[in-house]
Amino acid sequence: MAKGIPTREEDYAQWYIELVKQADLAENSDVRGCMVIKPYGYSIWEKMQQALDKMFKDTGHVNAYFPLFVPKSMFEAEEKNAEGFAKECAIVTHYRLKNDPDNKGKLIVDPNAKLEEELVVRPTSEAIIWNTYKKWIQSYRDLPILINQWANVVRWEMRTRLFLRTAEFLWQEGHTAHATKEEAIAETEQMLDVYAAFAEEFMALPVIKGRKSENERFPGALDTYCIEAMMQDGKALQAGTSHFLGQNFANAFDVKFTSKEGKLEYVWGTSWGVSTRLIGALIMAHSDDDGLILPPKLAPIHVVIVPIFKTEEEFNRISDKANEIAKALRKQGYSVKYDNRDTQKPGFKFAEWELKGVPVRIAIGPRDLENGTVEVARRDTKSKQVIALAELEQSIPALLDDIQQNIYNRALTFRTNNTTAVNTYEEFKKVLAEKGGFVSAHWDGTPETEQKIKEETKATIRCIPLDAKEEEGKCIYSGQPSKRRVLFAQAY
RNA sequence: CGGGGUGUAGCGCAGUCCGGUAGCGCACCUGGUUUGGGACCAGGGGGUCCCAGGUUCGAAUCCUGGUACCCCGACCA
Repeated sequence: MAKGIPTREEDYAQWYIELVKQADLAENSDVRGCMVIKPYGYSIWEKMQQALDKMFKDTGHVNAYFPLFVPKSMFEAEEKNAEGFAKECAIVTHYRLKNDPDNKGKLIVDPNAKLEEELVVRPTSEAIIWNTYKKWIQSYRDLPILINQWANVVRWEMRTRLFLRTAEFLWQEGHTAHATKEEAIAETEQMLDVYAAFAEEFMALPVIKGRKSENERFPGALDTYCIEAMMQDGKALQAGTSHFLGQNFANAFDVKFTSKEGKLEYVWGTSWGVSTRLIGALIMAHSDDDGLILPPKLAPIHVVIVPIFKTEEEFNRISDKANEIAKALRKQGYSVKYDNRDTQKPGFKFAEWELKGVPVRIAIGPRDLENGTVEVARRDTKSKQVIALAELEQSIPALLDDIQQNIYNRALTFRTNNTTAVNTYEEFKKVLAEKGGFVSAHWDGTPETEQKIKEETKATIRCIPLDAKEEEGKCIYSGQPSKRRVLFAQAY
């Protein structure tokens, strides 16, 4: 067990917080609710960005940047959206400070510098972007617009948790405009698929694709699609959303185009996003009581090499070998760290790199030099084997692939074992209380029923799975007829 | 927004009840011995005790006010 970190069994929430700090991913800043993302944590975000950005580009999107500030009148144009975010907005009301006449060396807000109109610090960018799209779109020839933005947003959350919910967070938000409803829906679904593929292939995180119920829908959207993942405590985490906005924002911002047929029509829209919250998901889905377990495809360091030596002469010989190995692996495209610090002992380094979730560790000592071998340890299973130097260039890629696959399988098995289908409300409550996880059940489709169930069990409808098969059933709460099962869970 | 907690060395904390030279562990620095799973010994450096005011000969400690952050809930990506 890692020093200073409770086990998941003892205190899952605390385990998570401590792990984030001890693994050097992030820390709380002195600004309420805002975190400092440290280099190691940020490099995971960079890996995510690289992979996602490529997927966005491959599906025809381009990047752009829109202002951080949104004038209040612009923000409130789409009423539902504005109302949905109103209670968590930071507002800029002044543009200047001045010396405090009563308190030397201190500053006060200059009352003469009050803004004519308040600026909302964006909690999301639909308003400013649709306000801009209005100027860009006249004809069907201007469509579609397929733009993504990498940005920070601010949501003044009551309670924050590192990565999972912070007052300011980093994300990407795609905002697209289309000539037809069908095309916009296809885009919404395409991006959901992109997110699901990213989660599964890169994060090794199995997800359920589905639609949100009315209660959980994005304010201003006609339909919200999402991917839902299960954490190791059985709680659900929304890992990405893709919204079909219909013509709501086009209406609000008067964005019209002339169709091929010469008719004036409102533009159809979508928006979709994932955030640094994914780092939280990554941690909570895979890691163990010894620290992080990172999927090789997102690990900032794939392989760490730890030398074991007594004398300087030994150290030099081992370093030669280690550098040789590092060079060869780098040539294959891997990120390799040779931990040549002579200030820490091997045991310390082993524990530290395990804490940081480096997928593969290679140890080289005098024994190995003699035998032409190295010791290779994998982080996911903590197993070790001695491998001949000559085989290393073949076995490391295979090992990394295997780790990626193994942690995916592990997460999938966990989810499968913690997903329960129930047919009565009694069973439903029992499963939630005793086992947790996802509960698949029939629901009558009304917000009232969902609300009641939430009040009584804290579980919400995470999604209506896209692949839910049609079956006749009765709502576990109201007994009304239902055509398919939906997924309930307690959520982050 | 409700409840709870905490601000003392870089980090984690004790000391506060009962006022009297500011301490412990880790980390850091120096030297030595160590190095195949979180080393050991010796020596050393480091503090506006969250802020402001008050009581007192004397305040980390008592009183008043403020402030910041954290944790648990409700709300939310």
